[in-house]
This record gives sequence, structure tokens and C-alpha cells, in this order.
Amino acid sequence: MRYHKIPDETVRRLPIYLRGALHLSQQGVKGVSSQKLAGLLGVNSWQIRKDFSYFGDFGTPGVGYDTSTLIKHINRILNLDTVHKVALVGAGNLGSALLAFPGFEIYGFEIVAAFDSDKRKVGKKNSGVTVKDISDLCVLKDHGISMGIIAVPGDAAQDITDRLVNAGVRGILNFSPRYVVVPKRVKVITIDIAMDLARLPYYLPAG
Amino acid sequence: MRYHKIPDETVRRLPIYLRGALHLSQQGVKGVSSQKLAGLLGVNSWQIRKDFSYFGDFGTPGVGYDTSTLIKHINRILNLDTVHKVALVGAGNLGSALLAFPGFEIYGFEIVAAFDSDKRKVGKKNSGVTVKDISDLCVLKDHGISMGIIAVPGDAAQDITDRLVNAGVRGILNFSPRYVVVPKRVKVITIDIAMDLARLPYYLPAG
DNA sequence: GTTTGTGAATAGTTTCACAGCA
DNA sequence: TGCTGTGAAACTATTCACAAAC
Repeated sequence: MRYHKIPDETVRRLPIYLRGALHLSQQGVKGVSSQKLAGLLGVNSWQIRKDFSYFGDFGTPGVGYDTSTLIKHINRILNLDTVHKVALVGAGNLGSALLAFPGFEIYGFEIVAAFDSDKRKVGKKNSGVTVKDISDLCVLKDHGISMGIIAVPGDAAQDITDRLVNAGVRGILNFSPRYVVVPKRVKVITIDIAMDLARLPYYLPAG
Repeated sequence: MRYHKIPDETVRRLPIYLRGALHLSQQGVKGVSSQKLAGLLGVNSWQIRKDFSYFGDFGTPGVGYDTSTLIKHINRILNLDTVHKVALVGAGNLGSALLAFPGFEIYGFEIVAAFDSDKRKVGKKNSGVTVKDISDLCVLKDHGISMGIIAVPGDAAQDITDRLVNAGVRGILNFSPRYVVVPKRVKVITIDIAMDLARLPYYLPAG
């Protein structure tokens, strides 16, 4: 079923499947059924098959999926088959943790630049990246950086967003607790850590 | 429309509305319309009204919503009207950033205990919290701690989850890139930072 | 005139069940 | 026999449009 609009929810799940396939591949597992993959990732097997069906035939009936083929396909669909250079803004506690974060690598992300407005942080090395002043953000264009991570306090978020957009960034991962306005061509994904914790008590039985 | 099952998506959005109401309240704004709130938060006004309608009448036609009433109502619905004590497991880069994170406070969360398996970290103070050995996790019950945050590498995630569940925790915020198995009574919310970044390139126009 | 609250219409997503292939 | 791929059905959520309330 190749000629369909891809549901957003399917796109959201593809990185999960990729993570599972990479995990299995690292362990030397060559093939996997939708059922096995589902068990590993905590989703349903028919959901996996349905999601894959939007893109064509990934697997072999009676056998399952080849892990390396799966990785190749999902990487291509998600545009992850080239290394993506990322700029980080905000070298505070969260920003430093993100610079040291080992999880970006498997998807081909590399944080190649870091910025902060605090003069005391500027010039210092942080996980191998030298922190630059925020006014140097405009140089991003010349370095092939198309994505930015915002790890600044809420009050600064819109200003930093504008600077990133002006610097040519087309995708933003926003860790600040604010809605930020961008032109339609720019995609923002917001992770509001406290907000996710905030809905947890709703699900706890009385207490 | 009081006698309806609440959509999960509505529950997911309630903390957003709460954040907006708190923001306005701090600025001394007493009343707000669904339209104004929507503009502030980047959602639709009818979505807000629809979401609120599941819980009863929050506002006044022709006038709007009273910010402090809104805060009170949402806090009660989300079970946020008491302080929640939280245990953090994993005092590495991410764990330390979470201990120092200022955003939990507005929702009434307090990280009162931290644990790590690394003997070099145990005993040290980290943002005012003394890191304890992981084997001391079982004391949680006696301290009224009902929620846990997992900030450990993937390989350790299931073990830590089991320990938290055994210690009586009923809600878990999981930052590890793994699906973890829990009894049905326990709710897990997973934030996989790299995964969220991983779907960003999909939305970037060719390049 | 303004804004809420909500039934009804639309859109989107998940689940099922099974034909077809290895 | 075992597993994929997918239409169709069931379910869930979003959007609209407007009556009722202030």
C-alpha cells in the first residue's frame, strides 16, 4: 500500500522499531518476526506490520524481517542515512548532560557546536565541544548544521528559537517549557520533562 | 458532559493548560479566554473548551476562565494538589541534571532521594540530595515515595524498574531507551530523548 | 457583543481477520 | 505450518457550528 499518506503516529513509532532492530543486530540476530519485535518493544505485532505496510514490503511471509534490511529501510524513511550535525544552545545542567548523552550516536546525530549567553561558560570545553557565545549562532549556515537543541530557561526560548531559525536551522528539539513560534517550514518537537511527570499522578490509584 | 471516559489525549494536554494558567497567574492575570490561552500555548481554543468540558463547567460564558480556579481544578484532576515525593535512580550526567532541574517544583514534585550503583558517587551530595547505594532502594516505602525516575543506561533499566516496583513505587518516569515490564497497577511514562530527535529529520524538506 | 459548553460531523488510528506467499 | 501485508470494521479524537449564558 505504497500510495498513502503516512500517519504521524506511524512516524512517531518508526524510531522505536529502528531502536529494536539495531539492538537485535548488535546481538548478532539476523532475522525477527513482527511478534518477537513487538514483545521486545512493548507494542502489538499487527501495529508493526500495519506501520511497515505503508512503505512497501519489508519482510518475507513465513519467515519475518531481516534486521539489517529493516535498519536500512527505516533509516532511509526517516532521513537518518546521513550524519546530522546539531547545535546545542544552553550549556547549563541539562545542556551539559545532553552534550555527554551517548544515545544520539546510534541515530547518526553529532552535536558539533554549543552556545551559551553566560560569559563564564564561553570558551570552556564541555564533552569535547567548545562553548561559544550566543551571538556567534549565525555561523551555523557555514557548517552544514540543520538542527538545533534548545536547553535554555523558558524566558529565553523564543529569542533563541528566532536566532536558530535565522541561522538556517530547519528542525528544533525544544526542552524549554514554552511554546515557540516558528515559520511553517521549520519543525519543532518539544520535550517538556516536568509536564510528562505531571500526568503520572493522574494514573496512580488513590494515594 | 460529566459522565464520560476522559480521552488519554486530554489528560496529556491538561499539564499544558496548567502550565499556561500558572504562567498567567504569576504575571497577575486574573482571567483568560480559551482563545488567549490557546494563543499562549499553541493549541486550538475549541480543543481547550472540549477538554475542559469533560470535567464540568470551568468558565463563565461571555467572560472566560478565572486563572486561579483553573489551576485549582486541573491540580485536583491530575492529583497534583499534594506534594509528591520522587526517588531518582542514576546520578550520572542526566540524573544530576534532573536533580538540579527547576521545573518540577511548579507541579509539586520533590526529588527527596537519589540512588546509584557507582560506589564513587554514593555518599556525595548532589543538588542537596545525598546519593545512596542502590541496595538501599527498599527503604522507599517508609518515606511515602510513590514515584520514581529512571536515569540509568538501558541495560540496567529492567533491574531498576523491578527494584522500584518492589519498593512500592506506582509511577515511573523512564529516561532509558528501553521498554520495561511492570505489573498492571504500575504506570510507566517513557521519555526517549534520542528517539524524539530521531523523527525530526523526517520532517525536514530534502537536505 | 463576547465567550462558554457541547452535540454532530469529520478525520484519524487501531484492531481484526484472513488471503496469499514461503 | 508460520508469518506477512492489508482491506474492512471498530474505535478514538479533532473540528465545526451554534444554542445558551453572561
